[in-house]
Amino acid sequence: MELSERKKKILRAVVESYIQTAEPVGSKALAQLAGLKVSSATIRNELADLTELGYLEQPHTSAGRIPSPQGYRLYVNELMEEQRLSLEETKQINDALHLKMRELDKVIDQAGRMVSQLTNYPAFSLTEGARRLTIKRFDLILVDSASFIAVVMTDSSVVKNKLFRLPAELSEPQLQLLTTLLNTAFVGKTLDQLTPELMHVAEHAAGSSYGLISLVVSFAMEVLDELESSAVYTAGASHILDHPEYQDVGKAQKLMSYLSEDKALAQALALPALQDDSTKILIGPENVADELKDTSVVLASYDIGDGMKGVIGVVGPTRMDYAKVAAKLSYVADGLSKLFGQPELPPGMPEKEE
Amino acid sequence: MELSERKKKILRAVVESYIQTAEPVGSKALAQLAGLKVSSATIRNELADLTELGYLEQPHTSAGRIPSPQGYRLYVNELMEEQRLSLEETKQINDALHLKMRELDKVIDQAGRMVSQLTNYPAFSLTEGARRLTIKRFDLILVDSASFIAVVMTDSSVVKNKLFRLPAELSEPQLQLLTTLLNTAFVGKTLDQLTPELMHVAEHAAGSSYGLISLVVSFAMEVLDELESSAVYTAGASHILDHPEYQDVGKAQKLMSYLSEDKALAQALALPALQDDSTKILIGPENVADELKDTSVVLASYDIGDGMKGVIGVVGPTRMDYAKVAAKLSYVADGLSKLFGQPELPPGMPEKEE
DNA sequence: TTTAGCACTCATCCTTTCTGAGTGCTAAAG
DNA sequence: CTTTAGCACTCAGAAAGGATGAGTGCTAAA
Repeated sequence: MELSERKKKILRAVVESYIQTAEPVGSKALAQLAGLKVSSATIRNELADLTELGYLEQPHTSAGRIPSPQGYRLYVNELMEEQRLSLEETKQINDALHLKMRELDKVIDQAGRMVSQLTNYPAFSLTEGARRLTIKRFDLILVDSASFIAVVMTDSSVVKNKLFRLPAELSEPQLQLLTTLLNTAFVGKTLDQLTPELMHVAEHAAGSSYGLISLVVSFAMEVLDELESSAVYTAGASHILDHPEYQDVGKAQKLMSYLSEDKALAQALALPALQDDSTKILIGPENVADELKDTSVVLASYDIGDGMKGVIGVVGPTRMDYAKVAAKLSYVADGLSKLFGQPELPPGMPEKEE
Repeated sequence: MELSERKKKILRAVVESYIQTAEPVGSKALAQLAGLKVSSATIRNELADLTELGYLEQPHTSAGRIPSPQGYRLYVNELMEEQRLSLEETKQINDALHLKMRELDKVIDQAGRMVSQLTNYPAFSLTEGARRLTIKRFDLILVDSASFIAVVMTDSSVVKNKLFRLPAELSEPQLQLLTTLLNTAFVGKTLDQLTPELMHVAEHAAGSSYGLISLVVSFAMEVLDELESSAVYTAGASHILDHPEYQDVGKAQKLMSYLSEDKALAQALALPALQDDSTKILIGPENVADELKDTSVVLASYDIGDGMKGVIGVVGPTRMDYAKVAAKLSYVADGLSKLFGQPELPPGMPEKEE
């Protein structure tokens, strides 16, 4: 059954007032607030209906109404107005995103912090663990006769390096040989194809400097392993103390410690968000994780490039300013997607405002 | 004036009992606990003396005594017994430290998390911003005709790389030229010696591919800048909620938000710790920062190598288990120093238990 | 110097009372 | 049939009054 216009208007007023004040809303206050020219008695009747239908709840008999999860859901689906960010806000976000070196994990972490600061809720950001990666090429750079740099590049175009110091002398030709060997034997292999057997064979071919092969390949394996495992960053957990629903230290603590369990978070939250691209809102009991049953989560996903995705999200009480949070979050997520999609600046072209 | 043996014994008993229970300690309890064969009345007299002298405080007239900051100070300086870590604990620490790739920032971050988890207090770790660094060498690796990898190495032997994609074609000889140019013009220069003028000159010499010079040099500058700026990591802030002194949400919130101000933390804490190498304990009002006036901090410093240092520390209420925390912290700090001091494994020698 | 005894203090807990916001229901008005 | 005014009722939360008991300081005797 579709709700009457008036009921919707009232529901919306209840939700928005409660979001602001965190106090149950009474019929009298609504009579003024909702812009309806009816008396509080009429509103009381409507409120009774809405409660009956499950959109509102009463903390106790003589209190005003607060939205139920179902009420929030209707609000989010139909009643909420798209929030537009102020110029100042967009500028702030853009600045923060473009800052500094474009290292994946740092950017993601930074984005989470920013979102938390922007919304006053705890935030988290994570990257989906990449599927089977391989090494695309090896390079070895001789620094001096006792050290060299190994540079490996994956098929997802991530480049990592490591400096190796050695007790023994090492010549340029030796290093050349090793490089060729590495590039023949280990390129295009996934992590579990890099077997000890394979390494033995290559070590044999390497002659005297056989030990270096395993050294470099282990490094390559570490790189693959790290890239394939998903990372989770949380930020601003202390913000939950800002909100009156967490005045109870016990509650706050429970949520906080849940938030610091990276793995649980990733599991519970990555799944729903990675389904499609839009911003997802999970209200209270809609969350699968028990710890989040009276908590809401807003999620947005972004593209890291190369078909990979990440998720950025915000956690807060069900009484959350969904409109604002969703707007900010999707703006940041879009920003991230653009950032990772955008190729390196062409030479001679200094950075420019769009 | 030196305290009598008995007074010390009583003070110590008060401190240790209060650390455990967080409850003011009364004369009766002490009579049993302190292993003294005197009556509670005698103890009461002694307690009155200790209070007079400023080592103890009374929350209110009819309560037991709690240690004053001065009392904790005496305890820490003279009365506290060196705590030894259990084998299990040392093993846990060692395992956590040796895990994964040896990237400076990740290890430091990880160490902070571990300390927090180990002590149940919030922890932080930071690295002193390096002094004037320079680039020691540049290498450019051609990937394909439209992209190359820049590898830069600082005089502190940190190596960083970045992949550049270009719209224009690029040949091996061109890249060779660029490399030589970079290594002649920009090696050995500090960040502020890498002036625009210098870049103009080099760009001129580079001919057609002049844009690449500034691209790579900007990258190098980013690297230097990042290494020279100090980084702060905090972990386990939520642990403060475990302790009864922060049942008051307002208090907890204040401390938490202070802990998330990286810069303030770094300033307030790096200074005292970097003075010398021992473990430092700052009790309540001994802290310079106002926000920490009723909070204690335990600090230990470690060597990152190359003459640089970092600090790792723990924050908690003045009622803190100083003995345990100090022991764990200095063990971890030592572990970090060793970790960074230890050179790369020689080839052919697989990792081994010591 | 130590101890027993005793009156006194004061946070904490528990119960009781009071208050007021907000309700549901009824009956009259539109 | 819908809206409104009026009124009795409910109940959380604040305020106020005891009661409890741990712990003290002081005095006087051992």
